Amino acid sequence: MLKKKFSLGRQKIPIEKIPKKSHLQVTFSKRRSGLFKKASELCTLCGVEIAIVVFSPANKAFSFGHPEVESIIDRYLSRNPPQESSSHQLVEAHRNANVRDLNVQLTQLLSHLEIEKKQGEEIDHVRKARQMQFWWESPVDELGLNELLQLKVSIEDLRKNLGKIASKCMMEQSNVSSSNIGANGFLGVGINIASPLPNSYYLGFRI
Amino acid sequence: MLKKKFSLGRQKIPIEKIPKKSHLQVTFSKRRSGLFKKASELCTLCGVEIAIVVFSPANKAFSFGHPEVESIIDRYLSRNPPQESSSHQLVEAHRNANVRDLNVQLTQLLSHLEIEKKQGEEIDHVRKARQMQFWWESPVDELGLNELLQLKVSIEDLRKNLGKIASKCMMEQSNVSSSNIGANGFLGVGINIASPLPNSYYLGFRI
DNA sequence: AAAACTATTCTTAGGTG
DNA sequence: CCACCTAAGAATAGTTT
Repeated sequence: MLKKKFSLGRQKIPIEKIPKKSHLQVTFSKRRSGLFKKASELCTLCGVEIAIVVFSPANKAFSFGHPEVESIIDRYLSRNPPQESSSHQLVEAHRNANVRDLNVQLTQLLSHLEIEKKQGEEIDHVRKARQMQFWWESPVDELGLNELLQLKVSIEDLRKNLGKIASKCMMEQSNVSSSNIGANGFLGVGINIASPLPNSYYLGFRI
Repeated sequence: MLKKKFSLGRQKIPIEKIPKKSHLQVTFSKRRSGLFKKASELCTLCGVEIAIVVFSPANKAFSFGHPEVESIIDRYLSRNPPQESSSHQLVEAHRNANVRDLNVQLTQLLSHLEIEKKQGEEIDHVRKARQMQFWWESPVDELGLNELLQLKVSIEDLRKNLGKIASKCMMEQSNVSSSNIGANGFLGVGINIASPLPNSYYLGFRI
C-alpha cells in the first residue's frame, strides 16, 4: 500500500543489449506488444499487409500477420512482380513526360544560347568560373551562326538518344516515384553532382 | 517568412483506414519507418531475431530483417510445418492467396496510376527547376547503368562535335573540352552505396 | 517530394500490488 | 507471469519551407 516514492517515470536507456535477464524478458514482452500494436495500426490505417516473425530470447516464435503470416511470406518469397501487365499507361505517361521535358530543355537551351551570344563580354567573366564544371558551355558563346546550327543538330541527336534511352529505361523500371530507394539508392546512378543520397539508412547494413 | 499560425501539433486520429490517398502515403512512410526502428531497437535490446514484411499501398514490398528475412522465414516455416495432411490443400491455399493478391494488386495499381498522374505535374515542375541549370542531368538520375553508359557515349559524341566546331573557331579553347568531367562524372557512376551511412540504428533491411 | 518544426498523443522504464 | 501506475521520453499529425 505504501508508495515509498513517486515513480521517476520513464528513464532513458541506451539501445544496447540489456544485461539483466529478468529485466530483458520484461522489456521484450512490453516492446513486442508495442511493436505488434504499431503493426496492426499500420495495417488498419493504410490497408496494407504485414507479417512479423520474432524469436524470443527463450527461442520461442511469436508472429503477427495480417491477413496471415503464411500468405504474406508466400507472396514475399514468390517475388510477385506486380506491374508489367497493366502498367503500359503508366510507362507511356512517363515517356511522354520525358519527351515533353526534353523538348522544353532543347528550347530553353537554344534560347539560352541566343542570350549568351548577345551578352558577350560581360557574361564571359562569369562563364569562365563555370566552365571548369561545365565544359561544354565554354565554347558556345564563341561560336558563329553556322557553328551554332551544327551544335543545334548535335543536341537534337542527343535529345533523340536520350528519349530513346529514357523510354527504354522506363519500360524496365516502371514505377519511378512510388519508392525511389531502389532506383536512387542501389542503382545510385545519379552522378555525384546530384543531391546526396537521401534516406540512406534504407540501404541496409549490418552491425 | 512569417508563421501565420503555430502548429497544432499532433492530433489524435482514429485508427481506421485513411481516406485521402496522399495523406495515407505519407503516414505509411512515417509509420513504417517508426515500426522498423522499433523492431531494430527490440533486436538490439533483447538480442532477438525479427523479420518484417510489408506490402505498401502501392504494392511494393518492404522488409526488415535481422539477421535476414529469409533465414528467419525459414526458421519460422520449419518450426510451423504446414499442418495440412494433404499437400493439395496447401497448394490450393497458396494459389488462392496469389489470385487474391493479384486482384488486390490490380486494384491498387489502378489507383496508383491516378496518383502518378496527379503527381506527374508536380514532379515535372520540380525537375524543371533543376533542369534550368542542368538540363542534361535530370533524366540521368532515372537511368540504369547500361543506359548511363549509352548516354555517356552520346555525350562524348556531342563533345567531339563541339570540340571540332570549337577548334575550328578558336585554337586556344579547343583543349577545354578534354577536361575531366566526362571521366569523373559519368564513369564514376554508381556506387554511392559506400557513401555516408547514417547512425547505426538500422540493423539492415532492404527493399 | 522530402525535410524541418511544433505541439500533442503515445509508449514505456521503473515500480507496486 | 500479469495488471496497473506515474511521468519522462518517443513518435507522429499537421503544418511550413
